[in-house]
Amino acid sequence: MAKEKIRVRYAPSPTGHLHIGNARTALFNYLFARHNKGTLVLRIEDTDQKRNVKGGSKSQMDNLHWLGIDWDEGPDKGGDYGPYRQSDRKAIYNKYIKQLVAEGKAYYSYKTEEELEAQREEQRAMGVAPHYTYEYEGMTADEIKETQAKAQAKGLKPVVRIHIPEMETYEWDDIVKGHLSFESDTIGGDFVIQKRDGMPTYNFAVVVDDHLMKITHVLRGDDHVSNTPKQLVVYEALGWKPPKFGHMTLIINAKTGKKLSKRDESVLQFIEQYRDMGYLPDAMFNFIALLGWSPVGENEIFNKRQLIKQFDPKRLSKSPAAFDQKKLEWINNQYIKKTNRDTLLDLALNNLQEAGLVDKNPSPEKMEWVRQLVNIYSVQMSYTKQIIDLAKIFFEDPKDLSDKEIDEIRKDDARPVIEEFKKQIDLIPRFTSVQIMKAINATRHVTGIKGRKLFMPIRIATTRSMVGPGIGEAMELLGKKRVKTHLDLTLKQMKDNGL
RNA sequence: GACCCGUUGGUCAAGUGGUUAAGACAUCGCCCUUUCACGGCGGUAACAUGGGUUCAAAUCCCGUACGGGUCACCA
Repeated sequence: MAKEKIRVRYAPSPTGHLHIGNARTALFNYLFARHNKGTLVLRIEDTDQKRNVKGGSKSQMDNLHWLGIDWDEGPDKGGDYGPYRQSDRKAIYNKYIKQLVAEGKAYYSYKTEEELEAQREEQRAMGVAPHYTYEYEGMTADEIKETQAKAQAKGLKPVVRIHIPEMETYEWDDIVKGHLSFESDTIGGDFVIQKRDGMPTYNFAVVVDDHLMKITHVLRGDDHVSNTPKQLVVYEALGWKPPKFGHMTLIINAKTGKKLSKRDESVLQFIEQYRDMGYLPDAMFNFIALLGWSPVGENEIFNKRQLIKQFDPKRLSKSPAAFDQKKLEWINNQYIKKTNRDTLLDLALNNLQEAGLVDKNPSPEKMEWVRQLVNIYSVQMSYTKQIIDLAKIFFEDPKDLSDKEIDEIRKDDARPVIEEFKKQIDLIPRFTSVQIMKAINATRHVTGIKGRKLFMPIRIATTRSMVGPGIGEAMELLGKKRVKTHLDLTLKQMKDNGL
């Protein structure tokens, strides 16, 4: 049996920036295409003119590229099955709509939106599922024509609805959810395939496009499960063979357990936001791939090539994927530690400049200083923007000490260590990390205190924190003047508090 | 409300009839480092619930509870 060439698509609507959920859909389609040496099509679904956002599709494409996702056919690349923007395919849809009307499988409907809303309201009040009821019930062909002509004369513009066959079961074997089936009477009545403005509706356009673009597998979000039977109705009416469907579970907010909604502000949901904070594209790619999918082994850090190799849609999870911020931070940190220093420097410099902590055009000395700063913090940074917080001591007045830090310098040995160290730094020839370590060593000899009792008081008194990078490097970058200021301040506070 | 779907440690997440029920994050302990961090090693800790089916159930079936999705001239 000749194996059919796999063709998948990612079909966003250009309603704004790239959302994490959409990015995931794109990513899995990408992985699936590349794994099978198939084709990935990018199609812009912009049939709702009201919701289209200017620059929306460009922003989506930019962010996909940033993530490392590319496609083989699309509005920017062309291809044999274009156009790839639904608003450019109106004539194609119209042809099939006309055909269905001519065959009696679809018809003009003159019910207004107000009438329909009233009907739904009534149905809800009676406790029935809202649905459309056939407006020409019991009429002969002539009566229907007459009714339509009357409506037309009143200036009403029709929509086109497709007939849903009665007593039929629509079913398919879902790649992720297994066998699913829906009775035709649960679909909600004859649905609109062409809107009043002449544009096709989503459920119609996807079918036409997926068929004409020879899409073999449709991998999309769970929220499309109940659209699938509608689309199967269209496939049937047009006499086409549907592709294979796979519905991935939605991403939920681990904190609330709810679907990630764009209004939910407790989680950053747009790729661009992560990009701005200094997350690395490879790390994001890795993280998103783990959202609702799991690899076979124990490892969780994979580059794109490895993910392509391993991807298997059968391992897509049936239960919702929780967006775990902590895990993302951990993954990004893993990548930060491996990334080359220049990339990191660029990102962090940008973050620092945006925060107004570093000039737009730093001097070479300042650049070198920033480079060192990024270096010493790279092991603990989850994302580069974090450097603003981590390295606060370099830019701001020293913060108050926490209780834990106070406990640490409360010990009897702390004061002599700090005082001695203060003397020692005046004895070293240059204020470099190597010399500073020598000063610490000298402090040890003079006071006879070593280990934690030696380092902690010094660390706290100079950097005003218990955690941080190597103490020598940190002080070198801080500069002698600042270090002395911090020492004096700490000593004074100790005295004031009777420590 | 109707129709679909899900429920494994604090969190994420493997596991599809027989397992000592993986792994990751977090947490705790030890080691490394004359300090912290990083890293290494180890520990604590889980099958929502009630009934079946079976020699055997986290895995199959039914009910319950909880959670989610969808019910548009949005995609």
